[in-house]
Amino acid sequence: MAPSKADKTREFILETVAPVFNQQGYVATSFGVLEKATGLSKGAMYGNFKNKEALALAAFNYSIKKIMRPLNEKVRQETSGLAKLRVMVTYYRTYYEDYMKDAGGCAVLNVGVDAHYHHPALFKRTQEIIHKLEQGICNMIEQAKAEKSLRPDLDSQRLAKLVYSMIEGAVFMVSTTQNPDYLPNMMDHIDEMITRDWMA
Amino acid sequence: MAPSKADKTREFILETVAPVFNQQGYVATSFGVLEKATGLSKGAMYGNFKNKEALALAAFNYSIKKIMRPLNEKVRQETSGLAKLRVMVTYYRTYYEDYMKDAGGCAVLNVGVDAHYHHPALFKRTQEIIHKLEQGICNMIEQAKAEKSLRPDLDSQRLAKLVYSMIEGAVFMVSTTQNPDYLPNMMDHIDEMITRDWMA
DNA sequence: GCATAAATATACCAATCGGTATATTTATAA
DNA sequence: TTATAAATATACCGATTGGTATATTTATGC
Repeated sequence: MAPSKADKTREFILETVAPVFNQQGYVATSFGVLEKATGLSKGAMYGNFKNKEALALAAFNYSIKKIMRPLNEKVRQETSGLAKLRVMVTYYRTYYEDYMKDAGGCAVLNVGVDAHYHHPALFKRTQEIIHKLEQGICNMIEQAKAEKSLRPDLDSQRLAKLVYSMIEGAVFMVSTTQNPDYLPNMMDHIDEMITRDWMA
Repeated sequence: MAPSKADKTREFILETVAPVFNQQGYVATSFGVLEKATGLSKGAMYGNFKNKEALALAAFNYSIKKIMRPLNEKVRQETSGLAKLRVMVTYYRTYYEDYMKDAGGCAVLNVGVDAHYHHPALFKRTQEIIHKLEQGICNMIEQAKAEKSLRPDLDSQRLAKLVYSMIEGAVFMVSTTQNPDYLPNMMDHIDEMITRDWMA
């Protein structure tokens, strides 16, 4: 069936509102700023979402889809575990210009910090996303170990946690210092670490 | 001169209010929650601080002093650059239990994310703190290079940025996943990196 | 094109926001 | 103790908050 008017409005609201929530945070994003950002009335938004809480959650999921989809696509195009790892690192190398810039920063970082004491469901969802991304890295390492391209004694879980922490750390530094170099520098380090310490 | 009543109140307000701002963020921390937290009236707070903006800035500086002072002391007790580096890594190894827990998280991380679009002066102050911490690491590396304990060809600036990103990345992951292991794991990695890749 | 329903805008609610002016309490110095 | 000043509490301000009820507009099926 063709998308209804409301379906299109719902989509428009999400794409407009997601970067605002991402930048301003849940509490600071009032319906006033959302009305100004979308040009729509509060009534339109309440017609499409139950309340502010649900809208913020939907906006976060929208933001996450926008960064996870291209990453997953690029990873799935590779066959070997090592190649998947490398392509993920390459993805984050230009993460700022490609995704953060227009989205108002990294949703995982911003919402992870912001939602903690304000929106339990949103915070829990952030934890799920982090776990998913981390597990993805873990699986790549495991696959590469099975393919004998990485050393068999590596602690995949621990290294996945390490790598994802490094990525988010660089993301935070890019956000806060406004210096985009942190990401490519960190990705260089991860690439070197894989080559020098992980490879069989 | 003995501290006046207001001096003591000012100190009490800061120590009480700092973790609240740290947890809730600038916008979400209303005078209502501050009144409940301190048991003091709005009048008492406006008597000691110009406005909410100044109070939040003072509270951040209070939080920062609480984490910077012991770090600086420990570092200054060491004489060699390498020992200073090691003691800093040790400091962050138990950073969660020792500092984040009671302070409502890491002020650098939380305020760095929160103040970005809400409190320009506070955001700028966070940038200054980050620069100071990063430069501290850089100086340790430079000193260790001069003392011939680290390789002379190391890019101190770049590595300092890398290390501080790793620390904040682990801090974020501890905060968000509520799993304290990220910090000691990351510190293990940094220690290993120093030993295996940096030492002369 | 017309009737109906869906979608959006407007008007309003009590509660809370940051901030101020004033009243009251508490500390200080003689 | 008393007068005075310093410090804190209370009462209030207009503006804004999330949310709702209703009015108005817009799309849809005949």
